[in-house]
Amino acid sequence: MLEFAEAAHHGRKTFFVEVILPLAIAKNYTYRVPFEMNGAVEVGKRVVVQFGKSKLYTAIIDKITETPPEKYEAKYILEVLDDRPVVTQTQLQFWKWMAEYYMCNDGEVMNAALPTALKLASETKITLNREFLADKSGLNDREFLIVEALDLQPELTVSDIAKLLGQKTVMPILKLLFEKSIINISEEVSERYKPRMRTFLTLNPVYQNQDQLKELFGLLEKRAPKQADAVLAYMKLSRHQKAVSKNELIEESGAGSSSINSLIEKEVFIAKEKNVSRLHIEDEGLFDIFELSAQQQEALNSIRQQFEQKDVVLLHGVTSSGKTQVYIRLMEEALAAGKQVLYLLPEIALTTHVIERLRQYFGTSIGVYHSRFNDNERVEVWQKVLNGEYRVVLGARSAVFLPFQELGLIIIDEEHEVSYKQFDPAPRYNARDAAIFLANKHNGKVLLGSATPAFETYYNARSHKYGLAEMTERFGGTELPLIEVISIAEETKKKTIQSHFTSVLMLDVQQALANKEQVILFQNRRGYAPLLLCKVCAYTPKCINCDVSLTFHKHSGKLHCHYCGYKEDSPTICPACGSTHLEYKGFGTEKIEDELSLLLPSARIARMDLDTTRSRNSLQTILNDLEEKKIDVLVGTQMVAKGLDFADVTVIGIINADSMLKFPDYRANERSFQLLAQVSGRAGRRGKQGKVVIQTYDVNHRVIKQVIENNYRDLYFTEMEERKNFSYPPFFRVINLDIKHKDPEILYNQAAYLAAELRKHFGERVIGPETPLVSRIRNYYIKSIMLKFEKDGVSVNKVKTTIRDVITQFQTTKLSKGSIIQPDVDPY
DNA sequence: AGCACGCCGACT
DNA sequence: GTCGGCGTGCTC
Repeated sequence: MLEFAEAAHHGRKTFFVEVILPLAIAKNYTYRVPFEMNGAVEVGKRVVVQFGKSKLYTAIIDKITETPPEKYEAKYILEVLDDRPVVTQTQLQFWKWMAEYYMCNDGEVMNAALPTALKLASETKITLNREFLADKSGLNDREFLIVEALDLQPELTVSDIAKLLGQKTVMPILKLLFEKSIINISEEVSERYKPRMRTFLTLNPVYQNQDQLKELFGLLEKRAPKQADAVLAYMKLSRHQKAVSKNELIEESGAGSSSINSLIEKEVFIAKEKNVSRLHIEDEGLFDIFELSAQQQEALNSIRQQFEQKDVVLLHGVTSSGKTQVYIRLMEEALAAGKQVLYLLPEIALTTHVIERLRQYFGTSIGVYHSRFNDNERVEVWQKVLNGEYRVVLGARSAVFLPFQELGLIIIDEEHEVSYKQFDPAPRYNARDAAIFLANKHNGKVLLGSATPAFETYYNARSHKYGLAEMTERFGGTELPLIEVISIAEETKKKTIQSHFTSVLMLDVQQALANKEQVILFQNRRGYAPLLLCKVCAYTPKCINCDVSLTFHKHSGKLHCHYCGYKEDSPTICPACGSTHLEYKGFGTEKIEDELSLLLPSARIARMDLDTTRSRNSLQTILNDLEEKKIDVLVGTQMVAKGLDFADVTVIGIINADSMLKFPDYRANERSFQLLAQVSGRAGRRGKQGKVVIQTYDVNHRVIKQVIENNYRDLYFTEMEERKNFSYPPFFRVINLDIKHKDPEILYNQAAYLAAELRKHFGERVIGPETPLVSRIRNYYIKSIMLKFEKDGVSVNKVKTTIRDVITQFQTTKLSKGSIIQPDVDPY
């Protein structure tokens, strides 16, 4: 109280700041601002605060108040790190929304958003006390070990010591050593971001006078020829560039660093330290003028028109219909209006190729942001976006966190890609959905682009929540691939099938090879055979952890579990009955590759699946070989569908579509469709029509029919319509605690799966969450209601609640098997 | 996230 | 007994 009186006396106010700490804690904390920092605090700036007993963290100021907290004494902030905010108000609102929407803490969002180099945290360092006179007697084993280690290495962290001792609890031991004055414990903070500094030189203006210059040369030539060279080199360089750096001069003149230093000492050169960018960008300035095709122009007009009423438009364009040019036009328009543009791509598509292509149009105003950038580079991009130097940002999902000033347009290419979703640490966000919110905050527009839109996106577009523009023809007149569906059953009956290849497929493959074209064979299973079966007793080896049948891998000769990675040797006699009649059932990519090489001995065949791409560069090697046509036939799993541009692939064979049509969950049709459509879309490039051969037992399957018609409409709508008429019950009982997951979207999927399973047993009485619009789940009604088990049977109760209520209750009240969840809302 | 505190099982 | 693991609660 005295302090307040004093403050009033001095006419100074006492401020408090609420800060976001980069930790997974539920609330934000209040710190007191020392008077001398009153002028420095501002929302969005970073401050250093002590949190807990000793740790220091970088926190972001979220609010400034004058009300002192009632229940505790606030600590002081220790330092204000920034001259101007590094996080904008809009970003803070965005963070709050994300924490709310994806059910995590502000601190977790901050962690994901801010480049690590902007977050400094202290680390506890252990050093040997100088006063300690190496008298190691009287130390116990562990203490001795620690002191020994500190003799070798002057500084250790707490976790180093935990590792050293092989135990988790080390604090008590360290404390004891500290009390005996043997060690020091200190907290160290270091700034991680270091701007790259270069020394730039200018010639002392005295030497603009020719006579003075001549005199200088005369002097130098005799006594210091290297220095004369340096001055000469400077004259040469400065003719073409404004600033000459010390490094350049060293290189150009052949003079050493010492010669140049003495020139600086003699004040011939004037040195200046300057901050230079790590992001080497050359303005290529190659304004590549292009004209839109009629179809592109039409799509562009339609998008523009729809943006007048709608904030989000889906551009549904078949593979290679030339969506990029449409994006570029829209981007140019947004830039012309003085706005910034964000162009999101899945990580895998962020290749130098794409980046170069866009740089041709947007030059140095384009920034790139993705996970391969190191910390310092990320900070530089961050700052350039903040100060408006970058007008266009090309980035992977984390680019939604950049500090945009005025975002006019967000383009989300390949909008259906699952890599837009972050799964592991929280925030478990989907960059596509987050971007839509972000654009809205900036009053900007969003264009979603895809050849195979996500279910929910397409639904939103068709129900007029989003606009919709379509491009159905390939750019440059290449026709869509011809799709042929072949009945495996029929060919088996006619005995025209060889191994797993129908005569139709074989003919197309041979034809392609004869034309020096390439082929992709798609088989949605890796390994050689997905199960081993004893013909006598029907025994099948199963994983000891997961209880799924083990897949045989020929290259290792072992049985593998595809869930947990467990391996065991493949038995030659049945472990159950001793019979030798063991048979491999089913087939995977390995077997396809094997048998094809027998049928086509001269073809160069490669395989692309998890097994062949596990090591670091192997994926790139395969892609390069394909590009350079060192591969004729590529056998692969769904990896081959991932937005990669293949050179001369004209034939795509889908070995067995049935395995793709039987995904075990309720999103089956969507996934099958997308996969089939994506794989098919790869056929035919460079002006040549491709062909897709789908081998199946189920030639009339509705998904296959949809793929042939390239038609999302009916499929999506029938799926949706089937899921509408449910009624709502008053409570439900948790019967399975497996419906528990940190990720709200996964939790929802599991609930749906569980409901579907229960429905098999209890029929219509189980009503499950079934809508596939997973991205909007939080506010959807869970129509599912678990069962109340009774001795004499089952009775079903109903509830109306949202997934959010369920998760909240999972998090707050500790639910156990049999607990009853009461919804907040009145169900009737 | 760290760190302290308290409970509980397995060792000298 | 006592040490260390582990669950729980708190940090402005």
